[in-house]
Amino acid sequence: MVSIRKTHSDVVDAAGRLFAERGYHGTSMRALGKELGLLGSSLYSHVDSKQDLLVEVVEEGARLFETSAEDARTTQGTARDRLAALVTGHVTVVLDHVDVARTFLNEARMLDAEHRDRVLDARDHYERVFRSVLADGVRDGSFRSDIDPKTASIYILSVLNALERMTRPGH
Amino acid sequence: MVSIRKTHSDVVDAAGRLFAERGYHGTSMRALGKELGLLGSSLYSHVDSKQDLLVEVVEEGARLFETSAEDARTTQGTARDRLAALVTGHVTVVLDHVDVARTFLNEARMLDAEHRDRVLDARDHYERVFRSVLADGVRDGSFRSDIDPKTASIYILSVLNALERMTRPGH
DNA sequence: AATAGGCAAACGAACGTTCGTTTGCCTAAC
DNA sequence: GTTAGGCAAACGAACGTTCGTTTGCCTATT
Repeated sequence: MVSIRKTHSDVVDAAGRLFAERGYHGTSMRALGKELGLLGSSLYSHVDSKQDLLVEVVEEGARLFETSAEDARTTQGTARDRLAALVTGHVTVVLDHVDVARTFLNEARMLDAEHRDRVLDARDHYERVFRSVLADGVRDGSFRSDIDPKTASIYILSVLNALERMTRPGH
Repeated sequence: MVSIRKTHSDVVDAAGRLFAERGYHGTSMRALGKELGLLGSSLYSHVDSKQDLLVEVVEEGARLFETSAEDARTTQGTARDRLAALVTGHVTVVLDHVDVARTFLNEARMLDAEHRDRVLDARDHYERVFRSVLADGVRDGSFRSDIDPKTASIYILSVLNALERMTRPGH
C-alpha cells in the first residue's frame, strides 16, 4: 500500500494552500480532505475545527513576518542596510510561503474578533519597524530629509503587499 | 405603512456591501435579505441567482475604473496631467464606491472562468493605460528618462490598490 | 368616484444539497 | 497489544433556490 499517514503539519499546509486559492469560506473540509487524499471527517484526527486551521495558518504568517522584521531590525550597519533587510526579508517570506502570506493578508478578517485583533496588532507592529528604520535613516542621513517615515512606510508596504496579488493566476 | 419596496439596485448595492465586508462565500442570501429587511427568498424577485449578483457588482467596478481611465486618457494637456487624472480618478472611484471597489479587487476570483477572464482583461487594459501615459511622459520629457513605464505603473497601481486595504476597520 | 384586474414584491414553507462535526469500527503502525 | 489514523455513516444546521400564496399598488374600466 502506498497510503501515507498524514500529519498535523500536512493538514495545515494544505489548508494554507486552499484558503489562499479559494478563500476560507470557499474551502470545505471535504475539499481539504480530498486535497490530501482523505475524507473530510478524517481531518478531525489532526485538528479540532476548521476555525483552528485558519488560526494556525494566519498565526504562522504573523510569525514569519515578525521574525523577518526582528532579524532586519537587529541587522548591523546603517539604517539603509536595515531597510534593505526589511524589504528582502519581506520578499523572501512572500515567495517562500506564498499560500501562508496570501491567507495572512486576505483571510485574517474571517477570524473571530479576538484573533483578528491580534493580527491587526502584529501588522501594526510590523509597520512600526519600517517606520522607525526610516526615521533612523532620515536622522543619520541615509535618506532624504524631506521623507516622511509614516508615508514612506505605507508606500513601501503597499508595493510589498502587491507582491501577493501577482502570485494569482493571470497576474 | 412604512414598508418600502426594494429595487434591483437596492439589492445590488447591499450585495456589494456584504461581499466587500464578509466575502462572497461568507455572505448568504438570507443575510443579504436581512440587510434589506427582507427574507432571503424575496431577493429572487429582483435577481436570478447569487452568482449574478457578484457578476453585477464586479462588472460595475470594472465599468467605473474603465470610465475613469478613459476620461483621464483623453484629458487635454501633458502626459503629467493625464497621469494626475489617472491617479485622482482612481482615488475618487475607490473613495466613492468603497464596497464595489473592494469586491472588484478581492472577490472577482470567485467568478466562473468566463467572467473572471473578462475581469483580468479589464485590469490588464487599465494597467496599459497607466503604462502608455508613463511612456508618453518619458518621451516628451514630463518624466525622468530612466523611468521604466512598466515598473512604474506596477508601483503606482500597488499604492493605489492599497487604498482599499485602508478602508477595512482598524486600517 | 368607485372598482376590478393585473402585476411585481414579499412571504413562509419546503426542496435537495452541502456544510462542519461526531460517532463507532477497522486496520496499519508502533 | 496498544494506539492513533482513516473510513463510513450519520447528525443537525445552513446553504441556494423554488414553490404557491398573499399583499399592496397602479391603471383601465365603469
